[in-house]
Amino acid sequence: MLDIKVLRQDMAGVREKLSKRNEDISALDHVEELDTQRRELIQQTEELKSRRNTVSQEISEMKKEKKDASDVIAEMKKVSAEIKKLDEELREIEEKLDYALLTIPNIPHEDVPVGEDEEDNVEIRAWGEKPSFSFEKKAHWDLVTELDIADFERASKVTGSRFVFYKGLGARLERALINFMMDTHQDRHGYTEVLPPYMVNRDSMTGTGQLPKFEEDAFQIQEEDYFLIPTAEVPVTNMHRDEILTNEDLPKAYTAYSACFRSEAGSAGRDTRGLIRQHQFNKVELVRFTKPEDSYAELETLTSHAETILQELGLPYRVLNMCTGDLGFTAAKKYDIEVWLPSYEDYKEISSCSNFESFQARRANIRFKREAKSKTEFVHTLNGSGLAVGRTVAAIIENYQQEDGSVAVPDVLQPYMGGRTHIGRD
RNA sequence: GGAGAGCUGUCCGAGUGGUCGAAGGAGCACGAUUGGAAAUCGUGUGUGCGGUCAACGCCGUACCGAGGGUUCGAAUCCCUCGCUCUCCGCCA
Repeated sequence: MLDIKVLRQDMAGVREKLSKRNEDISALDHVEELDTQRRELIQQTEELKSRRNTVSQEISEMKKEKKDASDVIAEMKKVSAEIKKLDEELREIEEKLDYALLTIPNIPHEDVPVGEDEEDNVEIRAWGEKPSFSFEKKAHWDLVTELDIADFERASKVTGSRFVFYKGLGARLERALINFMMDTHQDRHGYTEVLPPYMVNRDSMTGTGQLPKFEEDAFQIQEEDYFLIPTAEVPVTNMHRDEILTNEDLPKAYTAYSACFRSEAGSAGRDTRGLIRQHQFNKVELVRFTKPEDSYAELETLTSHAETILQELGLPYRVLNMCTGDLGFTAAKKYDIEVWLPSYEDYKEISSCSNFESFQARRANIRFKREAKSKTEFVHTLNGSGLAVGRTVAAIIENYQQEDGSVAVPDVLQPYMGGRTHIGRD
């Protein structure tokens, strides 16, 4: 959510910046008028309330002195009715204004390259050697089926399409990766481990920006008005919703493993094979709460933490600075990390690291005070995948495949795999 | 799922219709005292919104779990919901 005061002061400037995004910003059109109406109504209603408070006091005095107050009471009755009417109007205006503000995307940071779509994202760096195979390489969906470490058919029988059973060393690999990632972030990168709820309420989804615009992307528990989390970002960021943190609290850094649930509405036909796009997948998430002046340095730090995992696993990747057209709704700046997938002969997103500045903090009302008597300020929030586990499995399977159909286990994972060096070799 | 109790400021806790943003205490901050500290004393100590100001600030308004209602006036009375605790049931 943007600051209404900024919109008041520089509507044209904000409109200019937002127009470079690939987002609907028509809500901007109504903001000025609604804001003006709102302030006029507030002044009217507060003036009446002030009067009512004064006169109510006088009525109290009169009653004590046994004077007749019926005339004044009758008059106040009208005033109260008027207040009620104006308050109702105000409530409607504020509802519209809030909705408009909640549907306006974040302002891109000045470092963000201007561009239309994913073609215009800018590669910042690339790491690692892409493997070359002296044999015919296979896609991970064929390898996992041949190795009998994942079962897509039975998952679609039991649930539906875009679900999977991991089996045997496949399940073990998934679990090993989760543990390796969590251990690394907690022990080496200084994050506090959190295991969050997998369902959240509507306020939480609104706080991080999934709602109100993207309700169709989420799975909903209708009876409770709960949502299955699309990422641990939602519960973890909302942990501090409606809180005022102290100077010493910041920065806060959490890492959380969770299953993630996405309806993938609008993605029909994309990545239909394999582990790349599932309705349920595992992810290790990094979340940071920082002071405004630190957030861009912390974005670099957070991104490097995600990169560490890929480097330790020996998976080639590149880092992209996402352009204005591909930034998404909530981010002010975003790096995507893409891992090399031999079957795609291309890089595929495996992590997305964003600085939201105060966009989420304003929605979720997460503030801090520099000193006891300082004014409250909004914190900056950041998050990134560290990493998407299913896609990491796919990348390992494909990049580490051997001529005999087995898959080598990266060195750092072997302790987590009971010392095994290969999947598919006895 | 059933029955009961509760939800007040950073914390504890008083307050059952008007003078209550809210007693009292603790904590915290600043000041006094001290060689220094403890103790003591004094002062201060929430948030949002609107207006005003160059600014410190000032004025108004709202907030006692959330939302509605009654009333000239609600922390206080009524209704709905949420959460916490206790007991019963069920359950991993």
